[in-house]
Formats: sequence, C-alpha cells, structure tokens
Amino acid sequence: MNGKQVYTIEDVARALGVSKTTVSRAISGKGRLSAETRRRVLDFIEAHNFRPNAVARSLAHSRTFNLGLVLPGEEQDIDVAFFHACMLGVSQVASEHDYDVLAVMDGGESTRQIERIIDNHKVDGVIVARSTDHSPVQSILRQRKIPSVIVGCTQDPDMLYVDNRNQEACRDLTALLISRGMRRLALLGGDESYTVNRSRRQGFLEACRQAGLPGEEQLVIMNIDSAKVASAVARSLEQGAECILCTDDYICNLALPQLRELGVRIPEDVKVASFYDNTLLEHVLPSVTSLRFDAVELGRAACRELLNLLEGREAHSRVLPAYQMVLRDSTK
Amino acid sequence: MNGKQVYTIEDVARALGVSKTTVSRAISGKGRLSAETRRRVLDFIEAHNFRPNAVARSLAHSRTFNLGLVLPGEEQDIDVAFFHACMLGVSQVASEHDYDVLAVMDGGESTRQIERIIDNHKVDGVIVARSTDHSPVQSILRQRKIPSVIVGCTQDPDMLYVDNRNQEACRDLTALLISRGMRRLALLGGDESYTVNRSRRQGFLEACRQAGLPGEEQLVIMNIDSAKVASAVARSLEQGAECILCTDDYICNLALPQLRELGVRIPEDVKVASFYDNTLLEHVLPSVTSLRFDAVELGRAACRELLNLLEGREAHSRVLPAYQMVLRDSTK
DNA sequence: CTGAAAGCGCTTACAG
DNA sequence: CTGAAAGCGCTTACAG
Repeated sequence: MNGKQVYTIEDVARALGVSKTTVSRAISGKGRLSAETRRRVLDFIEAHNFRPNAVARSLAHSRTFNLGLVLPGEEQDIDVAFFHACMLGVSQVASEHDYDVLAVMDGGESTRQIERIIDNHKVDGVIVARSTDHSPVQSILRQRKIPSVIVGCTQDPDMLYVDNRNQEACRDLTALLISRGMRRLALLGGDESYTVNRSRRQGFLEACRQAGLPGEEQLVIMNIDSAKVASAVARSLEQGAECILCTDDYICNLALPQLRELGVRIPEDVKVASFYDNTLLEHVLPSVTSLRFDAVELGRAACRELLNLLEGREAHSRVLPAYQMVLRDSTK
Repeated sequence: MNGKQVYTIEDVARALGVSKTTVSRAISGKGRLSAETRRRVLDFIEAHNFRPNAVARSLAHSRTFNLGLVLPGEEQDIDVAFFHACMLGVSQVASEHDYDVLAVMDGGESTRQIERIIDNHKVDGVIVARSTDHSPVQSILRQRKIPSVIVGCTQDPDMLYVDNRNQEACRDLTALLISRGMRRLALLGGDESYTVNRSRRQGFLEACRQAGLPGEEQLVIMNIDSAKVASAVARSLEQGAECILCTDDYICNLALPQLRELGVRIPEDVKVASFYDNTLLEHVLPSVTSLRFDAVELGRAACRELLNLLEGREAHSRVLPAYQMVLRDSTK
C-alpha cells in the first residue's frame, strides 16, 4: 500500500495477492476459506483500517442496512423526551446489528419524505414512533408492503407493533387510588387521535367499572391543550373531583399551575397523579405520583422486532410488561 | 409493463424503446435530450410511479445523498426539545434538496457509530448538534476530513459552525436588568464543557464589566445539576443576589421550586430570568423573562452550509442574528 | 439528439 | 480452499 490509503476491496486483494472474492469472504465470514488466509486478510484490513464501501454492499445485496424512523414533525411537540429516548433505543439495537437509522420527520398530510425513502429504496424497513388514527404514513407503509413496526398499538392486523402496558398500568394506578377511598375522579387527557391516550383512558374507565363506579359518572375530558386546561381544571373542581388524573406529564404540568392559582392544596384538597412521566414532573413540588415506562427499552424492542422481520426470523407484536408505579406526595 | 411494477431504469427503457442513457438523462435533467423524448419518458415514469434506485445512483456518483446528524446520546438529556427542533430544521432543508438524514447518537467516548457511518461511506457530510470541548466526535471528523458543520461555536479554525447570537443576547439581557438598578446578580450555569454555556457566561460577564460591576464580584456558579441546585440557590441568596440568571430553562426550572420552598417571592424579593427557553418555562408561574432562539432555523442554517460545502459552493460559519428577549413577570 | 459500453465497489453462483 | 466473471441499478465519457 506504500502508505497510501486503502480504498477498495480490490486494493486489498492486489496487495495480498489474492482475489476480491477471498477478501470479501474473509470480511463477511461467509463461504469456505482457510483459517490462515482469513487471518492474513483480516490482519491486513485491521492494520490499514480498511472498511468496505457500504453502498456497494447495499447494491449487491439489494438491501440498504438502513432503518427508517418516523418521528413527529411538529415544531412544538409535547413528548420530545419520549421520542428522543425511543430513538436512542432504536439506534442502539440497530448499530449492534450494523444497521443505521434514517430519520424522517412526519409531515402530517405531506408524506413526501417517507415516500421518498421507501420508493428510492433507501431503507429496508420502517419504525413509526407514534401511532395515530388514520395516519397517512401508516397507509403508505401498508400500501408499499414494506416491513414496519409501530410503536404503540394499532388496529391493523397485519401491522406489527410494540407497546407499553398502558391500559393495565393505568387501570392499576386508578384502582389503587380508588382503593384509598376516592370516589370522584377526573381524567384530563391529551389528543384522542393518539392511540396511547385512548389506551390510558380505557385503563381508567376499566378500573372505575371494576370498582362499581360507572365510567359515565366520572369526569373525562380529552383533547386538552394549554388553551383548554384552565376550563378543564375548573370543571373538575366544580364536579367535586377528589383526584385529578392526567394522561401524561405535559397535561399534568399544565394543570398544576392552574390548581396553584386557584389556591387548591395538593394533596389536602385534591390529589393529583399522572399516567406518564418522563422528566417534566421531576422537580415539581409537591412531587407527583405517576407511572414510569422505559422508552429506551421500547425503542430497543421495536428495533429488535423489525430486525426479526428483515432477517427472516419470527416476529411478533409485543407489549412490554414492565412499568413502575411511583407513589409520591401528590396522592398522600 | 403489463400491469407489472416498473423496477428499474432498464424496464422503462425497454418499454419505451429507448436506451437506459436516455431514461437516465430525462430523470436527471443533465445532458441534451429532445424536449419530446424527455416528455415521453417523464410521462411514463409519472404514470407508472417509477423511482430510480437511490443506492445504485449513490454508487455511480460516489455520493450517498445522506447527511449524518450527531445527536447527544445520553438517556436523560436536558435539551431534547432543542435537538428535536434542530433536527426538524436539518431534515426540512435536507429533504428539499433530496438528501436524507442519518441519525447517530453520540456515544461519548465510544465513537463507534460515527466512525462506522463515515468509514463505510454512508454519509457525504456530518452535522454535530452540540458543540463540546475535546469532543471525540469532532476529532474523528477532523481526522477523516469529512465535510462537517458544528451547531454551536468551536475554536477549530477549519471547522464550519452555525450558532445563535448567544453571547450578545445574554449580554443585552443582563445589561437591561442592570439598567433597571440591579447591582448584585447571580448566574447559575449548566455544564461548562458545552460551549453554549460558556458563551452565555461570557455575555453575562461582559455586561457586568461594561456597567462597572466587576465580574469577579458577581456570583457565577457553573456545572449545576439537580443535585447542586439547592446549594447554589442558597448561596446566591446569602450573597444578597437581587436577580438570579440561569443559562437555560432546565436550570431555571430547577431553581424555581427551590426559591418557592424557601418562601422567596418572585419578583418582589428576587428577580429571575433565563438565557434560554424552549418549553420548560412555558407554563410556570410567575412567567419567566427569557431569551428565545429559533432552533429550527438553526438546524436549517447548519444544513444549508453543509450543502454549500458538498455542492462546491462557498460556505461560511454563521451566527444567526435573530433572537427575542421576552420580558415577563419574573423581572417586573 | 441518442446509444453502447465501461465503471462505481461490492457479492456470490459456478467452476476448478 | 480459491478465483474469474456476472450481476446489483444507476451515470457519463465517448462515439456517432
């Protein structure tokens, strides 16, 4: 090599007096090769820090070794910490298997980006980080028949998904609060078109029913955002809510200042809990009871299933059993 | 085509009775071609929804049309909203120019992921979303001589960067507060190895000096995290701080509950302001004076400069002039 | 204006 | 165990 950089498999072959075939086999580990030849090639590659061109490999394999990851593309998203953690998990597992992650931001109605990476054959499969109803992205995936995994549940029977045990966890936390004597509960929920928020509501209602508190008699207000939170909190209090549950920390973080403004003491006057917490509630006072799920692990699991699909192993939709119920001052 | 899917440029050529060359030229727009032939090809492609294989194109061009984006890979990062917005900006500009974004999570000391995408030729250039001292990632980029842009400032003279006007903005906000009569200021700062936090401290000190308040006499505490915030707040109060400035909303969000715990009234007893706000302070009461920068635009600018570099145009390091100073109740 | 052919850098079925 | 050659699907210099 004369100090020059090693550029291609052919350079390596020439330098070693072997064929490209041999070099390729040593690198991939496929095909018979004498242990000694393999060693020579690998040593040389190591010494010269040679890395085969992934694009050429992709073309020959007709596979890219890229996974598409669809993230929400709104400027102000409420769950960025979740998606960041999820992406970290996906990225970890992908790189352990020599895949890379092509990130595309979901443009809502505009599916140009996702269509491009699929139709141009830039990815072998796709992970969708948020499951919503009537998602144009999911239609594209179905139509193109590209291997995909949805994070969050989905009705579509031929779509793989990986989800947290949202419904059960929310049911259990609600049941626990009911068991402490609360009879009037309010649920403040986020965007109803996100399947995660519907699962959480389901869990809430299930616990109510099981406790003989008819769901219809409890106060459930969905689609809350910063503009609607004040009236939702006010209504909950009017209806005599003893406990206000929020589907996530974003909503909870909106509700808390409202309660403070109104002079409502927590937990003396009203208890508060959140069905989800990533970081927003971390430093709030009083500390808030909440459920914790592992978003990194969820990303890892989604990626593992997608790889199963891509590498011809069995793949299954999965619900991750683990979650933590963290009881804190707000429900004391 | 007989209803079959169009797979390659060769299928198109055959169906139309022209050569692959012609099809390729019609698609790329390069090379002479009669207007009529071009139309025929483009119409056919449109009708059959044909998209050329990007991997083959990459190999022929020796370019991938992928940009690497290095994001912080810690599980609990404090600035996720910033990076999400920044990624959105990068992704927008990239896709406008038919590039895609390969996301890698920075593994700190482990540079395996970033090395892989560079050495395997999976990206044409790299954007680093956070600038830190002695960053192993930046060493790799320098050493591999791959076109790169750093978001945030950097000492390295041959590295392009794109940054917000942090120092000036922080100076101006500090100066404004001083002009309202405050003489004792405290600065609570985040991780000092992030260049952004150093720029903000610089701006703070500059304003102090200009006002004849020696910086050394002001209280500056860096590297604050949730464990250290209580003592930092206590010390600021002991030293008689009339105003507590925080380098970002994360720190500010840590300091506020501490102040509340101690019964300190804002703004009556102490004023509070933050040098940065994405969303954490949005719903805090009292509302907090802060600086706002446009992270999406920063991502867009970084991507534009990288594309300039890649496409042989002139590229320059840039500081985005725009920022907003949002005066709110906490400094009334 | 249009096309045949070489080339991008790998992989792998086939032959030896 | 090893290699020559075809092939993956594009691009483009060269020739006509």
